[in-house]
Amino acid sequence: MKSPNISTIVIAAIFAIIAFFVFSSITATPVVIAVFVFVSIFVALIVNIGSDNPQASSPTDHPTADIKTLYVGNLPYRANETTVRELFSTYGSVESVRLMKDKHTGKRRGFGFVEMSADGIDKAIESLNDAEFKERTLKVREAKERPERSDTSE
DNA sequence: GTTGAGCGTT
Repeated sequence: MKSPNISTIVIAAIFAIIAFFVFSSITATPVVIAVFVFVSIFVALIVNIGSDNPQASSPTDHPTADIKTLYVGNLPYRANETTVRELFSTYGSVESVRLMKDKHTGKRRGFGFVEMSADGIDKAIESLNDAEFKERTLKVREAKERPERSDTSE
């Protein structure tokens, strides 16, 4: 675990001082004061953990630093997501590949979207755009803004 | 099982 911050000690000290003044006007028993200080430290720890949770959720060293979406058109109908993924994996880390199909017939529409690292986007476009894939000229471009995913649950 | 410009849904 992590060591308690200065705020924890400060809060504990404040609680201890308040406890000292409060119990001094009534009955200053060392045991009672010790128990109160212990409780104060416990509360301070909880407060410290509560304020440390949102701070710990900031992964900057994750491989999923910057992901961009690529539009891939003129895809052959026999192409699978795995093939496209391997094709784009040559120029960067492919996160996900989505081959769009028709919602009515379920047939492939011949285009898809590839999500990969932004550092490989440029190289992928420069290399895979107008490239021959399965005897088809691929059209790789940066995907446009997608419409906000409207919650269909409500 | 077919077709061929294009920008998409869990």
